[in-house]
Amino acid sequence: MKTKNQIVTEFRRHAILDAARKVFARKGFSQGIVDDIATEAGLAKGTIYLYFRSKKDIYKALLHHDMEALKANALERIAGAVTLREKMAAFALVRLENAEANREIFRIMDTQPANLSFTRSQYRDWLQEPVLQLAAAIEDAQRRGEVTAVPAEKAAWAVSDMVRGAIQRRLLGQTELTLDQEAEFVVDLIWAALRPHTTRENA
Amino acid sequence: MKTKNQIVTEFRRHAILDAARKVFARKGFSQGIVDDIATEAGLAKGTIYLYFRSKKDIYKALLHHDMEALKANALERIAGAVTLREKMAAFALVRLENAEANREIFRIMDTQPANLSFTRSQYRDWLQEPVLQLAAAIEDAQRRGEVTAVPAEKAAWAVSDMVRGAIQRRLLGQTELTLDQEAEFVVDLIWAALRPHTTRENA
DNA sequence: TGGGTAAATGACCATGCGGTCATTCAAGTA
DNA sequence: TACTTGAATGACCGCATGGTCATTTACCCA
Repeated sequence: MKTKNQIVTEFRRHAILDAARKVFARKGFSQGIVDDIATEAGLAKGTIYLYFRSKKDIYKALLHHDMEALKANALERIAGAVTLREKMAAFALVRLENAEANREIFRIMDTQPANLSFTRSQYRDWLQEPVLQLAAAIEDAQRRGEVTAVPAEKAAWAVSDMVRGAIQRRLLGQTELTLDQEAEFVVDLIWAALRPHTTRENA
Repeated sequence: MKTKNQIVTEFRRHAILDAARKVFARKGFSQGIVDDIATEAGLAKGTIYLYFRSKKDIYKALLHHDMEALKANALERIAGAVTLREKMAAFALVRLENAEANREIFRIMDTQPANLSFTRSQYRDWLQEPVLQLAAAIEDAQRRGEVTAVPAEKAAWAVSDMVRGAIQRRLLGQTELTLDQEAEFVVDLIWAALRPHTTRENA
């Protein structure tokens, strides 16, 4: 069982991460000041260092925490869908929804210099698994002859790329479309590309 | 005619931008130190400030310069292509080539916090024009009935997104494909999506 | 060649910020 | 209520770095 200490520690760490999320999302890593995080969390700066070794540490913990959550969410939703088309829609939607609900995190990810080294690979990690899951689903469908035999993984990444673009344009400002419409467009497009060319103008 | 002064000034500014490009690409904006830029350029720090007001100024000038060049390049190549398919291929290729030739700049763009405010909008600017040009070409083709009537601008952005993804995966490391193959995949995919569904299993 | 001007230099300053630690505070206990 | 313990605090330190400016260097012209 957890000691009281552990509970308090967990609570503090959580509070600090919440504060850090806001600050980093607003200012990025370099400009996101530890003092600000402390203030945001209602703590003194010294306290922060009782729970994290360093600023970088906070950052790592934050990203790890949030990405794991997002990844799990995505995998689950995709697995829950049945047909390939539904899986693709689930993939697109879950990412759009997460982006909407966690603008802060997405802004961080868009914001973070690659040379803190850990970011990129982490980002890839969390993104990669759902994409590969989708790729596997595409391969299945190909085996069943439901879709054409394009490289499955590349196709899955294409979906991912389009969704990412949609998210970015959304975060950037104006767009009138609902999330569903956004996802629908992507799925329609990729689906049109993958459907077998029964297309033969013969008799 | 240019005075000697102007020529020297131009030369120095160029040298400084070249140095800054390397430094920023390596370290990002915050960690890219003016002293490093000076050293890289073979100048003393003070000299830098004879040619630029501030570090931020250097950054702005650098991005502006390089993006204008890339944009002009892209627009030209697209305009030079004839058919829609060729235009799309040109769009994809020119970006892939530029990414390859200017890894530094692309790394900067991927690296730079959004909240220096100028970046994002500049990035959008340089990207937007070629994309809109492509969208216009799609609309033309639609008018001629060559492709289906999906929203042209969104389709153009989809191409852009896929290319961007390909570039990123390239920069990130392993990929065996040539640039042409990379472009081909994207074009094939979007083309398959846009081709009219002559698809009717009728006689 | 000498003198005058502009360019280049780099030591120096001011600021901002990550991280520390002596001190304070508060909760639990007897 | 008095004492103990460890959590919380924030003043402080040191360093990194953007920007300045008095001094030096290089160039040009008479």
